Amino acid sequence: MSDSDTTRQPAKKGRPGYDQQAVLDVAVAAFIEHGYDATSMGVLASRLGLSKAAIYHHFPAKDQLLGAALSEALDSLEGVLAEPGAISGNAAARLAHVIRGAVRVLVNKLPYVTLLLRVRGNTEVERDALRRRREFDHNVTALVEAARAEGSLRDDIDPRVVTRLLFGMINSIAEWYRPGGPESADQLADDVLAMALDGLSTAPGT
Amino acid sequence: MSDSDTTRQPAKKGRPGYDQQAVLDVAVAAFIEHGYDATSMGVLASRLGLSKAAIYHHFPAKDQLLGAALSEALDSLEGVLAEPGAISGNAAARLAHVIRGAVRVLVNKLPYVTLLLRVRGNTEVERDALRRRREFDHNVTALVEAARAEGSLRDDIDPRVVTRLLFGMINSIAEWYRPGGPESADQLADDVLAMALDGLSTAPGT
DNA sequence: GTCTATAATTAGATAGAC
DNA sequence: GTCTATCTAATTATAGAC
Repeated sequence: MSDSDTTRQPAKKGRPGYDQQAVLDVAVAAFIEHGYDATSMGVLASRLGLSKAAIYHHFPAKDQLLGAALSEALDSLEGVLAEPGAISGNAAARLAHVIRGAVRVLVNKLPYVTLLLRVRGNTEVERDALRRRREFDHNVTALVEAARAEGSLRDDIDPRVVTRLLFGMINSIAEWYRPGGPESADQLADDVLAMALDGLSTAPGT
Repeated sequence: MSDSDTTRQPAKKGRPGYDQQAVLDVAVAAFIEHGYDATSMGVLASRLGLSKAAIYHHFPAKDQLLGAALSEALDSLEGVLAEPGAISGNAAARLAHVIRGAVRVLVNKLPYVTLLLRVRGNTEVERDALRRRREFDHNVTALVEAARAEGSLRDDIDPRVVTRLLFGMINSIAEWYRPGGPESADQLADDVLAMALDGLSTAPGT
């Protein structure tokens, strides 16, 4: 449930001798690069330097690799909604906390969240993930509505549109953010909040 | 180059007797539903009520179906940058024009743009599309920089981050907008501009 | 934990008739 | 413009040895 760090050290011996997590990380990187469907167990095996059969020792099927990655992302996102800062305080503060938390999770679990954002519901594993993601969205929309009712947010845009544009902005970070780049997660969260809440314009009321 | 309407009438005879455009539209719908890689020529044939071989009469290969769709999207987006409103006037007005134009293209060519936004560069066709899309982004970033130099936009966020968050917001519309829904393209563009330029907050300078 | 070998199925694509 | 039939290669997954 802690959302720091996505890459584990080998932790074990010298070389071959993968554990589940190490196999998963390589698989996730491949899924991101070529897409889940376009990544065959064959190229996955090449990347790992293993035979295809060896992968089946760690995961019973290809879609379980995806499932494990999606769960990791969803556990973290749902965790944000359960944090104290998302539960107590006025709605505007809780919403800001959730926005910061979502950016933090996105950055800290970048590969897993990246996969989550690309899921289309082809398999039962993917449909499960979509269901959990939709519930997360509903919870955020409720927060937006509360902040609006409170008078903290403008009321001339539909709350669902607001939530969608807001997370459109946040989620798009997965398409270009790379760890070790110039921006930190906190700075990125500041930028998102500044743009979303105060806007880009220097002239008021364009 | 006109970007209205994506669905053509049969225009021809009674039933089987597809033309290229009709085949393309069915293929694009399938690609969106299941993803390009997960859509086999077999299921495509079923959807069309044709044999696989018949599809090859209209398109020489599977990736040419994708290529035709991506070109349509890119032609329209590039067309926006060539419109008078994107060329003359101050930078802030030109940027607003491009944002409105991008939303308009997104809505009017929804299926094609949706596919464009999902391309990862697996094939040469996809890499070509990514190159064109990158150039579009560069042109918009230049506009953001000009608007900033002009004093119209806040200068405490990196222009590339601004462009990416802005188009993250715009492009995310493809994930939920459905024609015939409550929002019109113009209204949606208004919402995007309102949120991006003036922000959501009712309190100034949060 | 990894291997070789292979089963069973499906993929994209073509030939040639109508 | 569409068909049936077919090709080759690749796909996911399993069996069983080491």
